[in-house]
Amino acid sequence: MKEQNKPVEPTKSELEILQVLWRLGPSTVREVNNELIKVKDTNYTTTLKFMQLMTDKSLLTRDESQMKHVYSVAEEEQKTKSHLLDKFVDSMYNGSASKLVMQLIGNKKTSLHELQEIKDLLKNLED
Amino acid sequence: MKEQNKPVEPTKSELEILQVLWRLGPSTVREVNNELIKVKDTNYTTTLKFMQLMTDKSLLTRDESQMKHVYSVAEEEQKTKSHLLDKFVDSMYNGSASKLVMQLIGNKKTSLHELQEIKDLLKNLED
DNA sequence: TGCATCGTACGAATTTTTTTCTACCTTTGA
DNA sequence: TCAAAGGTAGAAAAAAATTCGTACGATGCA
Repeated sequence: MKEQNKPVEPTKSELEILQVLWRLGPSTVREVNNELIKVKDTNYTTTLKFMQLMTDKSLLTRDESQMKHVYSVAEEEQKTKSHLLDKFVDSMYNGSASKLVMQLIGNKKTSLHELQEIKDLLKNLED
Repeated sequence: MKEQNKPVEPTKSELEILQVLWRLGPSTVREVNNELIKVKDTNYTTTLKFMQLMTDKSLLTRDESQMKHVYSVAEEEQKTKSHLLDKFVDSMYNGSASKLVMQLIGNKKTSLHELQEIKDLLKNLED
């Protein structure tokens, strides 16, 4: 029985690329690289290589029907994020989501405005 | 002007060791390794090497006055965690803590019990 | 005393991740 | 038609992270 479906963990750089694709939707390497360039200095072929590797790992899929291949994420954004969040909660907060929220609340970086939103969120949840 | 205080990012393996130290408090390599062995197969010298590297990077400090060196975390647990959480929120949720909480709520893995705790937490915050 | 045990240090090998170089193909337009 | 621009692929280098082997000093105890 093969384990094809165990989620592949993206590395740091791969995650950056995923994030761009989440933002832009299906894109060419050039488009992704143009975004990356805005925040770090990177190189077209490096980005290309990553996207090829990610395709091998099934993090991405691609449409090769055109010369400019178009890459898409293989798994929906929410699914991937929720998996990564899960892992984070597990490893950092021993699986306790409320501990994480506690930390968030204590965190200077979390603004009052954010806190209010979180409260509203939970208020709505009462229904 | 030197930048000694920019927080060093622990790698995955280093994080595992930090977690053990957070749990046990100051410990010898042997003690840490005994914990690690419970969850993954690892090797005394590997753990030793990591803890030495982490000491070089100032993630840990150590007391060498005894033959069995005793290692401690260099920065308090909450400070480190809050920094890592921050980075996570930034990179995954574009800095929006409430988006993260939304995800948590939608997440199957987050139990009802956890949700209740989160709500209580925020209720207490009203004061 | 002498051997087994447990500790550290150091060096290096291995593996994984990241980056770059180069070859070659396709498209475009002068 | 041919050169320039822009695309992919593959090999390989470089850098970072992980793992292990071995030497050697301390300690404990028969």
